[in-house]
Amino acid sequence: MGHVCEKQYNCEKELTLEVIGGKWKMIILWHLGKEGTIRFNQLKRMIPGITQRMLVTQLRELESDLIVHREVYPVVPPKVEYSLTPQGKTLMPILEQMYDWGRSYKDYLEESLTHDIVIKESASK
Amino acid sequence: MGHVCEKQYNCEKELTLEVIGGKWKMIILWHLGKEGTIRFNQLKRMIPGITQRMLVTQLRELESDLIVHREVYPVVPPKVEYSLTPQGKTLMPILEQMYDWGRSYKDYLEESLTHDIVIKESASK
DNA sequence: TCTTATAGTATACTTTTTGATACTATATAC
DNA sequence: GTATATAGTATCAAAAAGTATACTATAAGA
Repeated sequence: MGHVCEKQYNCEKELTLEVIGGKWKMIILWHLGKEGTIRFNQLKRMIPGITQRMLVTQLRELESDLIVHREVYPVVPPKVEYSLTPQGKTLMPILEQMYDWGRSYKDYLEESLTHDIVIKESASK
Repeated sequence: MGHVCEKQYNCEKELTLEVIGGKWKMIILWHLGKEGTIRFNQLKRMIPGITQRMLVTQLRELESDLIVHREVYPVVPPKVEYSLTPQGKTLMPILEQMYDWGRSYKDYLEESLTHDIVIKESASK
């Protein structure tokens, strides 16, 4: 059980990356963390650009990694609700920290870009 | 400047992932964070399994993202030292948190595996 | 003169990840 | 009777990431 089980890693950081890595997982986790419980199509509408296939496969991996809970209601048309497991919820602080770091890094890049321009300008005089 | 600049993302978390993601970057950053300054081949020896090409390309990306500093000494045979920039050092808490989470997640997986076996055993009686 | 060490390049290849598109069942509403 | 919505599958193609292997320059040492 767990798509994570097959892979081998030499440090636990890599296990974490295995769980949250990939193009769509963080954003999926983020929405589930903020909203609590979300239906499949609802989630799809919240994530512009994701294909059906990608959303399904990523959710299935998160489920097999015990991060996401999938609740199926036996109705027609189908109703399936996704939410974070308690274990999944423990990922939120990491996502928040990554968000914070990304923000300040972005600022830093913009700053150092401006600084470069200033340097280039004074050098060209 | 920055391999990160070309890509577009809708959340800053993804920018962070862009910087530390990939198979080798976290382990490279980890060593640089712990040791301070490391020469190319020294680093290569510290990371079993990495190819020359991978180590070069990952270091170059980290350098262009302003995370790693590269110091070239004009000697023969060549001497090049790598270290974290101040900005790079700010990544360490994230790596540490990912390490911690990975550890407890691993424990959790093992636990829930044991638990499953117990359930299966009592169910088969 | 031959070998060794460093820090790389260059090229071709394989694997993994992601994307595009079409298709399914079925209750309900019109 | 036809269209609509849901939560998916299935198949194929494209792009990205990673691997393997051979090659480079040059000083120092044996």
